Amino acid sequence: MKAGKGKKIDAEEFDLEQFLPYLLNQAAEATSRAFQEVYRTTYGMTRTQWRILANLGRFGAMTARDICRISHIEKTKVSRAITALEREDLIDRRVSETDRRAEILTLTPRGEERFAELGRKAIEHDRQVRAQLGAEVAEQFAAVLRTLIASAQGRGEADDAPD
Amino acid sequence: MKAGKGKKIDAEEFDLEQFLPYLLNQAAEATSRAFQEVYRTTYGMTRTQWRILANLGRFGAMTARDICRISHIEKTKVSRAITALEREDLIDRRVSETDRRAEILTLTPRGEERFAELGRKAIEHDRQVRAQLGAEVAEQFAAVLRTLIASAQGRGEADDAPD
DNA sequence: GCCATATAGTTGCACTTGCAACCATGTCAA
DNA sequence: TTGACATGGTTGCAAGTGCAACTATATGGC
Repeated sequence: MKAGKGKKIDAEEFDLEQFLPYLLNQAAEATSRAFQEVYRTTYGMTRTQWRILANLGRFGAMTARDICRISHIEKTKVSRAITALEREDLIDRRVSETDRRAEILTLTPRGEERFAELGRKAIEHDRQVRAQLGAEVAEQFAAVLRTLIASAQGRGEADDAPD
Repeated sequence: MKAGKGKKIDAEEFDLEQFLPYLLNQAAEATSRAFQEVYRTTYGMTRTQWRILANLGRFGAMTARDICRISHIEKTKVSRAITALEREDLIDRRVSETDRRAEILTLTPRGEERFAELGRKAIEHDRQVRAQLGAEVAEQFAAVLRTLIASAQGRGEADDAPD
């Protein structure tokens, strides 16, 4: 059999379907897909746009930079999503008076409305997932996820989830 | 306060950081990031390419269609990844004799070598993640992930994880 | 004030992606 | 056999994306 510098890998040893990163990705994608339908097909929004809307709805006015820090999304992605959200009249931007480089973002009434709409559906979606797992399991599960996120952030990068 | 057709959402009720899909995405991304470095910066491979390599290494010769079915990756993505892998002389394709539409894919010696190399590192990476969680927690965690994946697949779509 | 350096945000570019449309082959039924 | 439909795989196109380079403003030392 062929061997490079290392030993050949055993098929039993290498079980792709057991790999946590692999499972994690599949699960994340599967779970997001469902909800993506809501904002995507109903409103033509991207994940980034939805996330920004959610952050502004949840935490109130803030700058693009704040959003980057909080949600670990690339700043160019944020910039373009903001442009799109503004074009749709969902957010307002006004130059900060204390720092004229920065722009304060707020939801417009229309933005509030959409946030309320999507937020309710997000809560509902989350409830369904939790219900499926059972409350206790869901909580443990969430705890593990937080562990993984925290440890990665501690180690170095953190960052974004794709669309 | 502004209200659309639905009630306004309570900031406490809408806690983005508690949402399972959100946590799941962050965790998945964080966990993959680390390993992505290996195949990406060392070999310039994409996630799809690595996954195809892994599947061929694990299960042996198969068609692009099989890979789609097994790993739930979009067929165009598979098609292009295969083209790239072939250009790098990592896989061979030959037309199936029983169905001349299909192409049987196999790893070249060079492909085997790279699979061995990356496979070893993947196992190592998985071990680290599991070690961090503890064996028992890791197993329960994996079980939950499988539940989520299965339920999504049953419900309708399944599909892919992004790069 | 003036310069060097840092930061908020945008833009150009090259690349990846998903979708629909497409080509070639296979299948099944009359 | 032939025609209608299904299937494996590729390609054109219109997004979305990351990165590096850029503009404009801010800040701190001199």
